[in-house]
Amino acid sequence: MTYWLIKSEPDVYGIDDLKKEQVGVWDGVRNYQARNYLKSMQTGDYCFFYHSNTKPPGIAGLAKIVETMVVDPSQFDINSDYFDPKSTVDAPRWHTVKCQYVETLPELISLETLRSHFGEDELLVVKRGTRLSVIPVSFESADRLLKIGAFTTAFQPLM
DNA sequence: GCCAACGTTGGC
DNA sequence: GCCAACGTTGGC
Repeated sequence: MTYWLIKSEPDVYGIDDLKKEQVGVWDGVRNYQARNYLKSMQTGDYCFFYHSNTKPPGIAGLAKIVETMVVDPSQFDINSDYFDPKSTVDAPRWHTVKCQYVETLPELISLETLRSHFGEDELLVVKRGTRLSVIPVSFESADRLLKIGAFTTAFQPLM
């Protein structure tokens, strides 16, 4: 089991949207490094749901992977911003996951708070200039995050 | 709105 | 394969 941090702009798709849907396809990732992380996700992995490009940015809640290696449907949708003309149904370029809503934090863990607890090497999202939208989180950092935020889900973060 | 960081594109 | 130009992300 692995922990991840997944970024999204709440104006586009935030934790409230996932709560409404309960299960959502994490579509629209068009960066190979992020995609490779998505492809390595396993059912049952937890994702810290990070709100970017908002005030203040930070971790807003928690999601869980319920399906892996999902073919991102938006790559075939000519009307989508994420349409990829080089992708074919036989050889899709973009795979992703389905996430299930777990919980929303009563109080967002702001980027500022994250920076006060973690160094750049401990949690990549605090590193200036990091644009990667899917980031692995070590067990150690996940354990600390779970203590910093008011999570209600029971965890066994260290394995 | 600015701009640093950095990924991608395309000419050569 | 290099690298300049360009586009995007995302904090501030």
